[in-house]
Amino acid sequence: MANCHDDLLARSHMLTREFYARHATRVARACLGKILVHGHTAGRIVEVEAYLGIDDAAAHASAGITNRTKIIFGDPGHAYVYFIYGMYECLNFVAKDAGCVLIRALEPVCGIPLMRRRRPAAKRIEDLASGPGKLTLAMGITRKLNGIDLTGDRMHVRALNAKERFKIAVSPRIGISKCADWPLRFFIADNRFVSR
DNA sequence: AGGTAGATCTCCT
DNA sequence: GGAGATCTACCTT
Repeated sequence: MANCHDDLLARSHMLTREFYARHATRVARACLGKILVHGHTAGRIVEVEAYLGIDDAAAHASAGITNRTKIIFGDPGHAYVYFIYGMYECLNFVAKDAGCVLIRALEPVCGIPLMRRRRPAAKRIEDLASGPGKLTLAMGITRKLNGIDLTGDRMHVRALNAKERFKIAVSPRIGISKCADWPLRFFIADNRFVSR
């Protein structure tokens, strides 16, 4: 194997627009096990949440079209990156009907030394990207990427050619107060890179 | 092991 | 003006 990225490119393919142009819940579940690639880092998606658009009071889209949320109302397959709590940024994929998929945790795949430099507080590899604010730091994802096309080469998601099997677990979403009982958090069962 | 406070910015009321 | 799709350090049990 020449290096991590060449190996990854050789055994996977980029997801296309059709992947994202579905209901957010479908996209969320389908994202598990896929590989997010940005710069010299890559990570396997192990935990996500679905946000369902204007009728989901916990979703930013429920505020309607504002300067912040306008990207959600655009074409599927774009990145929605927003700033939260004065310190952190969170990455979403835009799905159909103003739906969103929040990426909550990654299993580091490529560029792990670089991730460690960006996340000096993480002592264990499990802590490098096991949270929405952690993974954006580890992968160098900022609001500068808000609105970019995920079918381009700045940042994208890949599916492994070799299908793998795993069990998907479901729970309510984390850190929200409205619609707090909706079962829209999906994660790979028994995976040690899932948040808290 | 578990709870809490502080960091500190952007958006919408 | 206040809440917010969070994380870490620093307490107390």
